Amino acid sequence: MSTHDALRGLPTLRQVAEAAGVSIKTASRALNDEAHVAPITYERVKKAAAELGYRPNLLARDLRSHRTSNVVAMVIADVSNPFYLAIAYAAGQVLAAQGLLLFTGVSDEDPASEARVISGFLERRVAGLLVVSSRTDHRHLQHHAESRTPTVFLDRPGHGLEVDEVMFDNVGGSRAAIDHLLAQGHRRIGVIGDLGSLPTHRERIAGVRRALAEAEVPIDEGLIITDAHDADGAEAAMRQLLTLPSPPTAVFATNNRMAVGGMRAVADAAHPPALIGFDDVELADVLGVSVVSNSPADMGTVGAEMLLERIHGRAGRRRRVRLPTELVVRRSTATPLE
Amino acid sequence: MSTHDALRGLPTLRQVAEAAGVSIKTASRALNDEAHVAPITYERVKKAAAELGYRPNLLARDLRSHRTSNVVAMVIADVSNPFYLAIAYAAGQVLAAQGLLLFTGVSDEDPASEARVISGFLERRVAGLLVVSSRTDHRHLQHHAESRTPTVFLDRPGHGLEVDEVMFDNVGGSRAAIDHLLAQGHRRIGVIGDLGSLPTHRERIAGVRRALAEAEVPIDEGLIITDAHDADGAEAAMRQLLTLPSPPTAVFATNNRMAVGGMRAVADAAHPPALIGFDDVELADVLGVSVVSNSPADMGTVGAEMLLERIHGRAGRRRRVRLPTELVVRRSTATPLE
DNA sequence: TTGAAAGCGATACCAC
DNA sequence: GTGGTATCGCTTTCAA
Repeated sequence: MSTHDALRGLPTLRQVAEAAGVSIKTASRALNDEAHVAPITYERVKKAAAELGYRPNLLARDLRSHRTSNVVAMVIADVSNPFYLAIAYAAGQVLAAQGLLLFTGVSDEDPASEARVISGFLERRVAGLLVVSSRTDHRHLQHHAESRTPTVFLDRPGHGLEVDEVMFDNVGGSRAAIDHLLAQGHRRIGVIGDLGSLPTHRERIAGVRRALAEAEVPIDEGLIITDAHDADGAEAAMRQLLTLPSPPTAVFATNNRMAVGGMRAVADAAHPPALIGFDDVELADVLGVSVVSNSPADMGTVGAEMLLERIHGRAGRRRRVRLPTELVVRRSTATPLE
Repeated sequence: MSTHDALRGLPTLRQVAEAAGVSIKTASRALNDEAHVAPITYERVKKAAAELGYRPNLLARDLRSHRTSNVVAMVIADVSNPFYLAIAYAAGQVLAAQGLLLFTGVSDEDPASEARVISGFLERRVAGLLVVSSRTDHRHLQHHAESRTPTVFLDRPGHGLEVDEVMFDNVGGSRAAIDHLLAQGHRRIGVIGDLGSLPTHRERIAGVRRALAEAEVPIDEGLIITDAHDADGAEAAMRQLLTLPSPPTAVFATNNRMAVGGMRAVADAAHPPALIGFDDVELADVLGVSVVSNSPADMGTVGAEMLLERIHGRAGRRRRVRLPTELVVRRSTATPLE
């Protein structure tokens, strides 16, 4: 990343060596705590380094060294969603325990931006990569031969790439939500969904359809709204559903953003529809809103562990892990439909 | 960051040059779109690079180049708090517009971890540094001469360092909150505060004391709880306040984590105290909770702009910016005390 | 235990 | 327009 150390005023290994009156190599050995350094020499070098305020230039080290870097990179699509940060946090904890640093970049759900961020990391030769992708095609990674860097995709699959993945049981979670609503007597069930292009969203919608089909409840396409995109969009979607001639008696929001928007829309409603979301939402407990709960922390932990194995040389085919979800029933869906 | 490109199977500039039948230098010129390259040569090099899947080794480039890196680093203390992510997001947008990448590291409110993360970035020679610090002493940065890298501290000051800072008007915001409660007739006002070591917290408490003093309302130290640390701690603190022989009629939560805990504690209360928080909280609108609102997005934007100026060579003394806050009154404090 | 020399992959300077 | 050569700061042989 930049400008000569000399220009920046930072001392180099050579200067430390000169100050200590030893060769560059000996200084290097001492500073890296390698064997075969006389105690006196060791002390002299350490002292000189401390006095000069020496900091190694990791660009030079990593360029030359065969050892693997101590940095793992993570690319996140959307930082406004606490869900992804919980993943990052957990992954960071696992990696830190192994002496690895986790650096994060944001793509803001923009494929071009994602490519830039990933390139920025790969071209700096990070040890591994965790990706929550906003792309539906990742062959560009393969073509650039970049995939030599161990990589794990989180929450969203790596299309066209032979890489490890960790995802939630989206279909199962959605089915649990819908089955619950059906059991409460609901038959007109609305759905507020995120971007139709998102694999998670598609799987969740598939779960909805399957649950309804198995219960032999006819599907009213007018009740399924997609591409709500964010909380504001979801709020509008909910209002739209409620003004229908025959509005739904229950609504399933396919992720936490959708749920937040839904809650806003029914905040002042005299007779709000039953509401259940996917993903946890902070304060959903206070508001008494049911959710299909999942553990982004587990996703981060499992993903980081899988990545570590690859970094440590694990070979073999790609692994695809599905993490379970859990139905959490609260006031918003606790009352059976009369 | 690591391992030879050759070992990784990545092609080097030399291989591209050979494939194109030109010298290394010419290949470099073409790939960097420099002037003085014959169109035919240019095409040949580009084609060779594409076929080989060439990716520049930025370690080597940045090591040699005098140009400044295109990476700015940000260190965040706590990723579980959406507040800091809003800062990061806004900063990233500003930097991206200038072609800079923002990479983020997390310290998890641990001083030692913060030092590791900052070193990891500085030793890779990032172009600039944005820091939300969890340390109360930053002289180690100065001693290590690392501070040659342009740096801006956000939300929390850089103690003992001559660096730019962007903070909120914590004192003013707190005073506005307390003045509002006083105007509503409250005299027994409780406070739920974060770690006493945090400068932001201290300023907010100072604002509380000043407002009470000016109104000549005696301060009951038993109503001021600090070190609640997180939402769970705040919840416990609120319960503690409510079980007091003479409980407060209003409570001020000094940040968003404290506010969330406070809301949880009074969720089922028949006669909850008036409640006002500092920082926005998602769904506070739905729950009707008043807040002292601020703009982490502005903080990120302003901080990034100040950093850019330093990166572009701005000299001069440190600047300390204070961003304003805004009182947002909702149901939780809308009813005057009888 | 220590050091001299080569080299990592790329850019800068200066000839041609 | 093009290419040779030195160099960036550090690690890695291999010899002393």
